[in-house]
Amino acid sequence: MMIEIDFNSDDAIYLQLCNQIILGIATSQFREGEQLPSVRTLAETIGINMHTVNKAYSILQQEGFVKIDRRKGAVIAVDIDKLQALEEARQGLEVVLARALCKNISRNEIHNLIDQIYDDYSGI
Amino acid sequence: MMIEIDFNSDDAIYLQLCNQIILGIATSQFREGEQLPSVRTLAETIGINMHTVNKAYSILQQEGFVKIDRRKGAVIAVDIDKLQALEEARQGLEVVLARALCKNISRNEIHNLIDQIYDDYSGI
DNA sequence: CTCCCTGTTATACCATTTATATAACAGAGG
DNA sequence: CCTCTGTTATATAAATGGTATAACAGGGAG
Repeated sequence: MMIEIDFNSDDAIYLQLCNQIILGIATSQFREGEQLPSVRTLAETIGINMHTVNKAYSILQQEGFVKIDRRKGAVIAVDIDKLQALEEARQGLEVVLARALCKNISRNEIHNLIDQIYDDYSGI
Repeated sequence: MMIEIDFNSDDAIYLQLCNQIILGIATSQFREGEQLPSVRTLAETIGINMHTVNKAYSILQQEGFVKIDRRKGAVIAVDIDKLQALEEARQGLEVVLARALCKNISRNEIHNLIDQIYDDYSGI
């Protein structure tokens, strides 16, 4: 999978890395059990520091998207805690929807966006 | 409207301020034309620095939620740029949905969350 | 006109975060 | 034994977040 970093983005590099890898999992470009590149090789290919990659991997581990094995490196392993995931989704949606509602975006327009994105991620 | 800041949050104070005020607009606790507290008085009541409030107000102005008048202060004035708002909503949703999809949250569960939040904001 | 309110601007300072740069360590595999 | 893995430890530089003062300019109210 191609990981692209926008060095002019407001978001920190390690955050972009996390989001890209999570997106990769969501779109099945990364599959359960698959190994991610080692911190050193990914840092090399992207052109950033090893510790920046390491920070991203550590966060992904803490959030339950990968497991880190000292010999194999980071391996995709999604830990499903549905209650917590639902709560986090709710909090994320609340922020987005407050802005949307202010800007007169209707409930239906949001539902349509959801369907578009889900279709896109599921690759229909 | 009651504005509450979590000083232990990971989010910066000025960001929490922005989100709370946007939430206030979405839930009609702040109405078009209404004046926000002056940077000094809001800073005083919350117990933070004036510049932190000023930063939040400036961002809200830039994002089209308030207009700032030198004599009246910050006034709720939502600028509706629907195309841009839709694009921003999409980007926000993409991040949330990628995480949700990884955690096996179904499309329907997301739609239900949307309805709950919209009902909540609309005060049904 | 004078006082007071408004946002604005400038400066300085400090703590934290972000990112980089080296280096060394320990475990496991070929 | 060598090499790969993540881990840990420092050190440094830059940017960000927050605070602290101070002064300025415009407008309203007395």
